[in-house]
Amino acid sequence: MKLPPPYYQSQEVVRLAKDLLGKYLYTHINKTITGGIITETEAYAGVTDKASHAYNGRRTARTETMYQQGGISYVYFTYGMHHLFNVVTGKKEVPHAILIRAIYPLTGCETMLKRTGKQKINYQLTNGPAKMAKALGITKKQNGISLSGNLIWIEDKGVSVHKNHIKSTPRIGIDYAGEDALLPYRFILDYKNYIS
DNA sequence: CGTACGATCTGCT
DNA sequence: GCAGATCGTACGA
Repeated sequence: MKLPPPYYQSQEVVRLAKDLLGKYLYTHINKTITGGIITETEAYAGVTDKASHAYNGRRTARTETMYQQGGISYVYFTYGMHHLFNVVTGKKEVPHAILIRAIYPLTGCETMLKRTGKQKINYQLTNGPAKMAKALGITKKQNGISLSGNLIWIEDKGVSVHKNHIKSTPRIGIDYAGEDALLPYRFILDYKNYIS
């Protein structure tokens, strides 16, 4: 059920970003498991992608995580208050990553409500990358950890996603990326067809 | 050391 | 629709 390490080592980061739709993301933090079904992702395609933190081979303390072998988390802090969660993919030294932008909340919902201060359990609880990370309890403490362990992992529960239910659009909040801002690297699952 | 800005969210208009 | 929150990160002096 848990995605095996070789899954993450594929070099096809855009295909993987699409493939992660319909999988289940879980965190086990502070003795509680929280999670849900992945409904929105964005691919960041290595050193040639102007939208990526690793564009042009930029290698710093922050981006170092992306250069590791696929199958670990990349968590970073932005806008002075938000943590964003990524899945590192590809082989070592090739900085591919996939930003998980949204899940549909299913597991540990009471905990996620408490973490976010929200009242209702619905898609709005976890429908943005920073909201999702907050609900799942993800901070920089979870940067660089293995997705094959028992803290953060992704499961394939056999949900088959039909491509008619996947929408592609340009990525969000990357206007600085020039022509790469137009690439259709954002993938959205029409979750209503998959959640009972 | 100083400065500019961000893979966002919320609340108010 | 838009401004404000709020600070780590990157980079140049």
